[in-house]
Amino acid sequence: MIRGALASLLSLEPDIDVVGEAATGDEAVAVAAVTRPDVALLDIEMPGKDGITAAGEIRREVPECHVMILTTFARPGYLRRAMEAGASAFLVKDSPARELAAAIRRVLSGERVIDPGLAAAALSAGPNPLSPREREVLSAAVDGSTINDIAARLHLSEGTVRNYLSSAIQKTSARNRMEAVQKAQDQGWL
Amino acid sequence: MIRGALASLLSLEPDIDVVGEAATGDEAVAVAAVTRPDVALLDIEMPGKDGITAAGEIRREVPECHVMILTTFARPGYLRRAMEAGASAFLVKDSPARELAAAIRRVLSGERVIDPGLAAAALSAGPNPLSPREREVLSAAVDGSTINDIAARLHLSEGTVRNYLSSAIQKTSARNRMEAVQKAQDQGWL
DNA sequence: GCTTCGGGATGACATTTGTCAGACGCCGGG
DNA sequence: CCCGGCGTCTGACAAATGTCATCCCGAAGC
Repeated sequence: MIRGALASLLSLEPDIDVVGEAATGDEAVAVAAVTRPDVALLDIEMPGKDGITAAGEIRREVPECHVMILTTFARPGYLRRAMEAGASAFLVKDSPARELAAAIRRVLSGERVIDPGLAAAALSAGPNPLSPREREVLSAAVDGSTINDIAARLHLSEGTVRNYLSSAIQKTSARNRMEAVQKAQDQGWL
Repeated sequence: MIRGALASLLSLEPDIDVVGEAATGDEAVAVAAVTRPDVALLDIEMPGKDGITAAGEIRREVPECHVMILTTFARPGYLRRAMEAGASAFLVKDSPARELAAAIRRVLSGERVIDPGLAAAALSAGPNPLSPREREVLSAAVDGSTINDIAARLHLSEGTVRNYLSSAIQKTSARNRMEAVQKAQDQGWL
């Protein structure tokens, strides 16, 4: 519904044409490859492939296409990854709707559009401190699985899982698994 | 942004006037009390007061106003509570945007609009099995607080908190606190 | 009047976590 | 070539968590 509403609104702008819509990351890449638009506007949380991965693929397959990320969550790690994937803009859904069309025009003219406060947060927070394995294990813990479950799912020993979780807990300066998951998530580290 | 976009779209409909917007639950109640609209369209997750509570208050203060809930999450418990609060419609954000205006018209003509699948889920899931206190304790646990924190925050003994959590874990047929929180949340029980 | 149920508490117990200290192998940078 | 970091594992230990039985109280229902 949101996508549809935004598409309708953007269509009303005289200088903007909406050439396609997609519900998933993979679909977005496919549509972009065919329609070769000037701008792709992507959400991050999507079924299938996430928006940042999709952004990277679109940049590779359609280099002349500017990729913009529009997301609900202002997470530093998201911004960082989006930039690394070659995004031209990072917008948060709670800015006024008027700004969307304006941002698209600025991106088309070659500018990059990023919320200054969020940029500061991303820089001051530093890069993701979690090692790939720690990230993987912590991700496997988000649903409340027990250590044993995680060990089985990742083909690791229980002790190893405990160690990774322990170090993730310390790196996030959390007090237990649950807090670690929360903190990591809201930094955009997962 | 979403609210703004939907408002703009609805304004384009010849028979619909948008008479006010609000960012929080309390604000929504205040605006409704002043503008006395035919329809109030509310989200559930909002800063301040949640949309279901707001719905109840609007029904009491402006009885001729039909309240509609438009939310991201199709949680049975949400639907149930919305109905108990006197809502006339329960829409999920992933239905097409076209349907929104149609639903508003149907509500105005006295109909109730509810996704049939969700209604079935709500009925088959039965009512919230958690006692008020269990709900309270489980809610206090969502952020990963330790048992001691929760006990302090709620002025309870640690043992009592453990007991409530334990029974919440069993009622949700979860395997630990975290799973209980997740299951309860996605049933809309918190 | 008795029973049931929810709220609140205690104490005991088994399990699960979280922490630490090692150990080994691999790889990449000085 | 050696060191550090990462991945993996183990064993040991303390603390937190989950479960149970049992108790007390007050309110509601039969």
